Amino acid sequence: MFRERDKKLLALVGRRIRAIRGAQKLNLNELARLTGISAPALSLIETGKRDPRLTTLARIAFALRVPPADLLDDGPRDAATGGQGFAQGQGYDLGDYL
Amino acid sequence: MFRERDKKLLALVGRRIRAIRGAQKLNLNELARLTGISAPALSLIETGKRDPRLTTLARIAFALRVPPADLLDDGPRDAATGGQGFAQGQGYDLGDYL
DNA sequence: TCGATTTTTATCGAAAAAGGTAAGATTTTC
DNA sequence: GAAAATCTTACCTTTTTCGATAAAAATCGA
Repeated sequence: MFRERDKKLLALVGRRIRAIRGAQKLNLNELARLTGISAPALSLIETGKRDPRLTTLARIAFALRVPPADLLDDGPRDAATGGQGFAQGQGYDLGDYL
Repeated sequence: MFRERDKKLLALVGRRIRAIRGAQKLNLNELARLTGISAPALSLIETGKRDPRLTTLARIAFALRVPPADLLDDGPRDAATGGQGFAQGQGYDLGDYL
């Protein structure tokens, strides 16, 4: 179904999404409501079983208030934030997407 | 077909891909061969007319030797590189994808 | 352990991605 | 300006996403 490298990437992105969602204490239904993506679809994406479209990824990032690139990023952009490389604090610059 | 915000994002990513491809002096057929994605499909993606899957994006990034996140990044990750936020120099750390 | 919440899996229909191919349209080169 | 190279668009087929829904499984709390 997926090539090996693709599987790794999808699993990585899925884990990243789930981690961010968890940090914000959202369940799948809440994220589904925020994104317009169904909870089953989100589940498939978070578990690396689905290959989402770019705009689907962007809608998730937007709902989570994280730059889309952060969902793909392997290394943390800002080394000072620790964790999985995202800050739960204030203020990403989402201006270009709003 | 696409929502307004999606159109902007797709156009942005497409321009970014085309800029990187141009900087490496690759034509669509060459990138098609490198990625396994057909030249017409690449053309649609670069012109913002198609909503690529995550693994499609990743294959393009891989062929261009750029981290996938760089294709989505609005702001340059390293402010010192100028240009469109990518360095044509040596050595991204692609270890996690190789 | 029981019940509730949450997540996963399955199925269906519609829309869209993607490869192939071929035909136009641009752009570039001579 | 003609020829060549490059890019775009169109059509067709196959595969896959995605929403909706429902049902099964897992997780959590009392």
